[in-house]
Amino acid sequence: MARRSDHSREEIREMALEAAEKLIAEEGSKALSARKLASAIGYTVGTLYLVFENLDDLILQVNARTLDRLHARMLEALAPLDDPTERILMLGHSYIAFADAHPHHWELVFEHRLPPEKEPPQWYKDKVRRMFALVETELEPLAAGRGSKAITQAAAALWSGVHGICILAISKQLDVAGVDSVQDLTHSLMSNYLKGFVG
Amino acid sequence: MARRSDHSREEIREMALEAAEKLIAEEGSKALSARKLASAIGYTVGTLYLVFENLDDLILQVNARTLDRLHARMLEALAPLDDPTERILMLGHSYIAFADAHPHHWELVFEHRLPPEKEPPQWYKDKVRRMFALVETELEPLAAGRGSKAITQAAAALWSGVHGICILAISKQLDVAGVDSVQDLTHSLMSNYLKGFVG
DNA sequence: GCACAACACTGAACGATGTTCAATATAATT
DNA sequence: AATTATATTGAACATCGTTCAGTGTTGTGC
Repeated sequence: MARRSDHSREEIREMALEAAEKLIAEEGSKALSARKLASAIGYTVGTLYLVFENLDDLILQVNARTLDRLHARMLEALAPLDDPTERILMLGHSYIAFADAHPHHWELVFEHRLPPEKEPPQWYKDKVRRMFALVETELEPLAAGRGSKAITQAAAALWSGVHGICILAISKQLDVAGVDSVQDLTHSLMSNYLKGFVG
Repeated sequence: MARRSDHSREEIREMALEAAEKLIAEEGSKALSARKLASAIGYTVGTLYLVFENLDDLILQVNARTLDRLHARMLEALAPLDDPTERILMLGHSYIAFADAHPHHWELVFEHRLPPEKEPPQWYKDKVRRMFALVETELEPLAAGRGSKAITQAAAALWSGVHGICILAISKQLDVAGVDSVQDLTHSLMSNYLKGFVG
């Protein structure tokens, strides 16, 4: 064997990420393995390690793409809305809808742990930060006169809260709690918090 | 080798669970392996499989004990308080404090996934349900006249929200968001939600 | 005190995992 | 055509969860 330049490094990288996403979407993150992934793109394990540092690195790239997609989806959902309250509620709803549509991908974003003491790279942290920033921006019109500290905290509280609902919903623990509609629950959390926050 | 009745099955079970808890607390759940665990209690792998169905089963037992400890801790924290608002805020605070004190154990409760389509046993679901129930009970005095449906939903929203903070805090993503105090954030989430909910 | 049955326990074996790297086959260059 | 450079391989290693035929220990009945 040993073909040469059938695909550039970039092409292989893209093929691998797409194959990984397909595997994860269809069978969950536990089904992802180096050999399976390699054979899915018609290469062998060794080649994967030319393109990615290791599987942790590959998963980080997959998660980055998931975060990008959610971010894009949220901006899209925001576009047609004007009312500040509607806009911020929409952030929560589109988050939940996204996680519901891609549960395995979303699980992976929060299940995946780097080896201890090894921090995610800055570019990845920025993608996470961007989510909180989105909420902060939408919160501003509703928090007239509040300091930026208060807005940061409120955004973190809202985002964390919606995130918690998300996690529990994916792992089916909200059924146990007697919740019938996850979207209603999200609405309850956000609107009541905002009522309290805005005053 | 092949000792007989040095320890009863129950004793071995207890030893294994304690050793597992020690390993998890000190090195995180990734450090847990059947061989390591077996040698920690002076037995071999085979013996573990006499006492537990498999590692998933063992982890479920560990998680059950973690849930029990948190539940007990919450009841303890509640005991000296009378004011309904104080009591419910305390639930959130003691939850966060517990997760902060035992991050690896708490991570495991939410990272661990059974094989797809395999549900956790009823006794385990009950332990989860009990947490929500605790919040519902404390919510009742604050929700005079509200239907049990509304209380259930509010409890789920509060618990999910605090849980979300918990998860993000453990995975260090709240630092990224510019949050300085997790306990303050929890207080913000709960008190603002309650302000909105109670009216 | 002895044989035997019942049981506790072992550890080699299996297939899978992530990761490495000497060997090899192909392309580019001379 | 010969040589160099490099893209790709796949066998090898340590480790994983899990199984189960075999071995050693104990309690029972004679």
